[in-house]
This record gives sequence, structure tokens and C-alpha cells, in this order.
Amino acid sequence: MNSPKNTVTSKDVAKLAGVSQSTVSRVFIPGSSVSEKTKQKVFEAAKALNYRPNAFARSLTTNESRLIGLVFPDADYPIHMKTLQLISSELQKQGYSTVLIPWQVDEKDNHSIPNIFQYRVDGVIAASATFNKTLYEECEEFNIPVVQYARVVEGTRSSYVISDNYEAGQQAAQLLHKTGVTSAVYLTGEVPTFTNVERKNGFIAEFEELAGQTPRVVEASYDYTSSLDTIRELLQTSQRPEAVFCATDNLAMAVMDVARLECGLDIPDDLQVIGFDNIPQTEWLSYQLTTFRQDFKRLARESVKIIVDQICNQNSSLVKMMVPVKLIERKTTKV
Amino acid sequence: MNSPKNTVTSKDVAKLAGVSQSTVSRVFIPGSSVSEKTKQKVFEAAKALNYRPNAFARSLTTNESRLIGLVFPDADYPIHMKTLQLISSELQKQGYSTVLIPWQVDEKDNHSIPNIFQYRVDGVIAASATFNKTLYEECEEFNIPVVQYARVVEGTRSSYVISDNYEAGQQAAQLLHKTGVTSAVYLTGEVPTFTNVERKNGFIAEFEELAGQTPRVVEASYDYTSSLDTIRELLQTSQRPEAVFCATDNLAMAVMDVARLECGLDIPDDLQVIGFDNIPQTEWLSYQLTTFRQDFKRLARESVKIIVDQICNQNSSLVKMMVPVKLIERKTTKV
DNA sequence: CTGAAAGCGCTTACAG
DNA sequence: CTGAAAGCGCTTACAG
Repeated sequence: MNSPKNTVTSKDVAKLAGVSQSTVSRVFIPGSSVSEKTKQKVFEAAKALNYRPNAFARSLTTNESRLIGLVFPDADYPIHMKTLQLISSELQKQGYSTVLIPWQVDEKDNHSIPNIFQYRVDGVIAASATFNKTLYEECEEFNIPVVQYARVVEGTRSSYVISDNYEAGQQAAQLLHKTGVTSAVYLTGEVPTFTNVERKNGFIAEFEELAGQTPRVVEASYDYTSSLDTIRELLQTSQRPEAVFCATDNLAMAVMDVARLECGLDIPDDLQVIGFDNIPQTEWLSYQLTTFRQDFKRLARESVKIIVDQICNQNSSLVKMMVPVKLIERKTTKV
Repeated sequence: MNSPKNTVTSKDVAKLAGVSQSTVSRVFIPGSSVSEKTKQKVFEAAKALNYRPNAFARSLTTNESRLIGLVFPDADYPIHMKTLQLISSELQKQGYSTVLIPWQVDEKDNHSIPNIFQYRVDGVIAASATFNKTLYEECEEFNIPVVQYARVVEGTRSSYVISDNYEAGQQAAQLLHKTGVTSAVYLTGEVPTFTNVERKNGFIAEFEELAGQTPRVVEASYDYTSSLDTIRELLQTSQRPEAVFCATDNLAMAVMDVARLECGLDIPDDLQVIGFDNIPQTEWLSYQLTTFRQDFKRLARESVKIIVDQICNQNSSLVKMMVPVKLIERKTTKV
């Protein structure tokens, strides 16, 4: 059953290098006092034997795992892959490894959580649309710091770093008002996430302020296909808006498709469209969508910085950070 | 520094339950001989104290970590998120947790690998376009089994489970021949991956067999935007093919966009297009792309099954598995 | 079925 | 700067 694996221990290295086991251990702990000469001897022996310190044994004594649990989204929303990549390599730079916490909404099977806490993660980064309160409470119970990435779940009291969605909403309103729009719609998905609500609020407040009109809010779905009917209704009514600001690029593209292919509308002349996320498809020839880019790299870096700080400093306080977004003007809005 | 965390140990539980520490341990090892009565006492005490066995301590004695390293892609190709989700939850069902092995191609920084081996993963699943030979060799050295998911890297000798790409190529050829196509192009990305080459070969062989013509192979890129020029050339020449089979859906959509928006062609009347992957965009109104769906769920399940088997049975042999793909006919091919 | 004890591979005071 | 020894929280023969 037990495969041989790499069974080289610090004792083996010690023997080969002619030093004690504790000395070998010290060599691999940054900042320990070891003479340059023995350090070299040990390194050589370690390399010869292909020695790797056993992280489990280390964790057992130090009481820190240098493992971060990552809660990730279940949707295959295109943006998320990069997120994982960014967070994981940022974490690695700080000496942490990433262990996945797969989180199924639909399954009631609670076994999923306990499992992962057997590994004593030092902290949790929640980059998930489905991170929920149960997991959050588990973390609290075990006194594990958590930071939410790019979103914040209602009812949780953890650190988070998100894009400045309110400001994004304002910018969208400004852009549309500048081009003379007087009637606008905010098209949203079915679940009112905090970030999405913020964006809506910014949009509405700013548009009211500038244009003296309150944008209508229309609820569709976050899924392209299941939004189509709502969009058809939205566009065919006699009170069709001059512009629609969408909660996601997917939604915006659904609007474009229906507008052009089914209603024969011209974009941006008959209808202006703004998305959110800047997924790869936004720059395709068929779309050229005006949208907002979130600075995921910065979000990743900041959330890692926060979690590490939270781990190292016992009583560092919660931090809530807003990162600015970038408006990318393409061909679906007037200039 | 050391946060208190959950510091409840089996000793604490033992005391509360009035049994020995070894008994507590046994209770949490499936199949151990413990009387039902003490089992209950221990469970109660454990629940009261919110006890979780420490996986690190366990690993230290059992010499297995129940941790699988997952090498994941750096590209944000839409399909991959689901992959991660599938693999990770499949692994969880088998009692394994997933630790990420972020693999950067561009960085020469070799520190990335050693780090992860400190955690003594029991096995590695490589679901990456960038999984390379260095990592593969590291695994060999440590005697860690690896299985490649949905792809296979040249020069490696590990188990893998992939889609039957040769057959997919054949099916594409059959479909096109059936609709009377006599000139076809296989449009590929810049890197000739094994799976892609297989598909090309199947397509060419079958098309030659049926139509008596050899399809031309044109090399573009896997990226939409950087493929555009190649596609323009391909379509504007007087020898424009009647059909093009593309290595990815992205590529196929680039072909569609250029054909319709720039060349004024009708699809499928003037040009038939087949993609590969069945990404969400394929069913959008603008595309309705005929393509192939890989059975990622099955791929995930099989690769997990293989890796687990490889771990448990010392000398189980390599397994190479091909899973059939499914042709999805939409509107870009004739009936 | 249960307990006492050794051991897994490290880190970390404690001496020297 | 270095070594001997205790201890981290488990599992697992070994007795009973």
C-alpha cells in the first residue's frame, strides 16, 4: 500500500553531511544561525539525496500549514480561470500553497467542509459566487481568517477586496449621459449580489443626477440563453430604452444579438450597450463591446497580501478594499 | 504568531469520552474494531469539542497524504473551470483533497516545483496545456504517479485519459462528405498538441478515403485575434474551400466572423464550419456552431479512478484511455 | 474490544 | 554555531 515515495529525511542528510539532524533542520529555516561552511555541506548532501523537507512534520511543530484554502466558483464563467491562476501564483510567491475547496451549492452533503479543515489551512480566500455562510461560520469557529475576492457575501464579517462597482455604475451613467441618452435600463441577473447592487446603485444615482431620469431596472438571468426572452420583451416594447447597461458581458452580448438579429436595430445608433467584465469575446468582430475591466491582478495581489497579514498578525483588523475599474470604450457606445 | 486555531486533539476527546487516545484514533479510522457503545461516546465528545483529526499527523505515520496535485492551465480557456470543478469534487468523493500546482511556462523560476513536493502529494493530475517534461520528471523521481487529463505531452510515459480525437476527425470528414463537400481545410493553432494532431489525422485520412481529396492544413493561432489575418487570406483566395474544420471553437468563430462580416459569405451555403469544444458561445444566436462536445465529466471521473488505483496498487500498469466525443450539429453545416 | 508505548520527521528551547 | 532531547498529534503493532 505505502509506496516508497521519497523517503529521504533530515536524518539521512545529516549522516551524509556529518552534522546533527537539528543542524540540517536549521539550514532549511531561513534566518537560522548556521555557519556558511556547514550550510554548504548540508546543501550538497541534500541535493545528492534529493531531499525535501516534509511539510507535514513541519506543520505539526510550527502549528502553521502554509496552506490556503481557495473556494472557487462553480460557474464556468470565463474570467475565473485567470483568477485562480493569479491567486495561486501570488500565494506561491509568499510561500503558501493552494488547496481547493470545491463548493457545491446543490449538494447538501456536509462532508465537504470538514474534510478540508483536517488540513488546517492557515486562511481561506473565497473567490466564489457560491461561498456561503455555512463555510464562513466554519472558518470563524476554527478561527481561520478569510478574505473575499471580488465579491462579498451578505451576512459575513470578513475582509474583502472588490472592484469599485459603485464608481463603475457612475462612469457608465456619465458616458451615456454625455452622448445624450435620456432613457436607460440596468439589466441584471437573478441573484442580487452585493457587487452588482452597488453597481446598479451607482448607475441609478448618477444617471438621475445628470439626466433627471431614473433608469429602469430589468431582471434577466446571468445566463445568455435564459435571458433571451426577457431581452426580447425589453427591446420590442414601444418604450425601448436608448441604452442598456448590463451586469455582465454575456448579458450585453445577448442584448446585442437580439437587437441586431431579431429587431434589426443598429448598435450604437438605435441602442447603446455597455457590459461588465471584458471577457475575450468583447473584442471579437461581431461585438466590439464597450465594457469595464476589473483589475484582477491587483485584486489577487491585494487579497493575498491581506490574508498573509491576517495570518501573521494575530489581531490585525478587517480590511475592506475597493479597487478602481477601467472603462473600455469600443463600438457599442457613441463617442 | 501561532494563532490558537482549533487545537483540540484526540487526547482531549479521549479525556472527555473516558477512553484512551488510541481508541479515539480508531473511531476515526474506517473499519477499525471498536464497540458500538464506545464509538458513540467518542463521536459525542468529538462533536462537543468540534474535533477534527489532524491530517498532517496522520500523514506522518501513514505515509500517505490523500492530497492530489493538480496542474492546471494558464490559459483562461472557458472550458477549464468546469474541469477543475469536476476533478476536484470527484477527488473529494474518493477522500482526496486537491492542491494546486500553478505552472508558469514563462517563468524560469524553478522554485515552484519543489515547494509543492514538500506536501508529499500522493499523485498528480495534469490538466494543463503547459504541463511539461520537467515537472513530469520530478514526479518520476519521487515515484509519484501522474495521469494526464484530456491531453498528452510528448515524451512522457504516464497514464492518460483523452477524448478520441481521431474519431472526431473522422466524424467531421463524414459529415462534410455527406453534404457534398469536395474541398476542405483543417485549420489549426500554432502548437501541434498530440490530441490536435490526432484529430487532424483522422480528418485527413477519412476525407481522403471518402472524397478522394486531401484536405489542406492551414496553421493559424489558438487566439481569435491573432488568427484573423490568416483566416482572411484563407477565405479571400480564389481557391476558398467549401468547408473548414477548426481545432477550436474560438477559431471557428473567427472564421465565421471574417466570412460573414468581411467577405459577405453565407454560412453554411457558401462555407461550412465545424468547431471543437462546444463552448457556451457556440449556441449563441450569432453562431449556432456545429461542433464536438468532449465528455469532461467522464474524463474527470476516469482520471480520478486511474490515479486512485495507481496510488493504491503499487504496480498497476499504465492506462491509456480514449473517450468518445459527441458531434453537435447546429446551423453551420448543411443537413 | 481496548490501552500503553513507540515512532513518523520535523522544530525548538536548552546547554555547551 | 552546534548537538541531544522533548514534543507536535496521530497510527499501529503488541499485549491483555
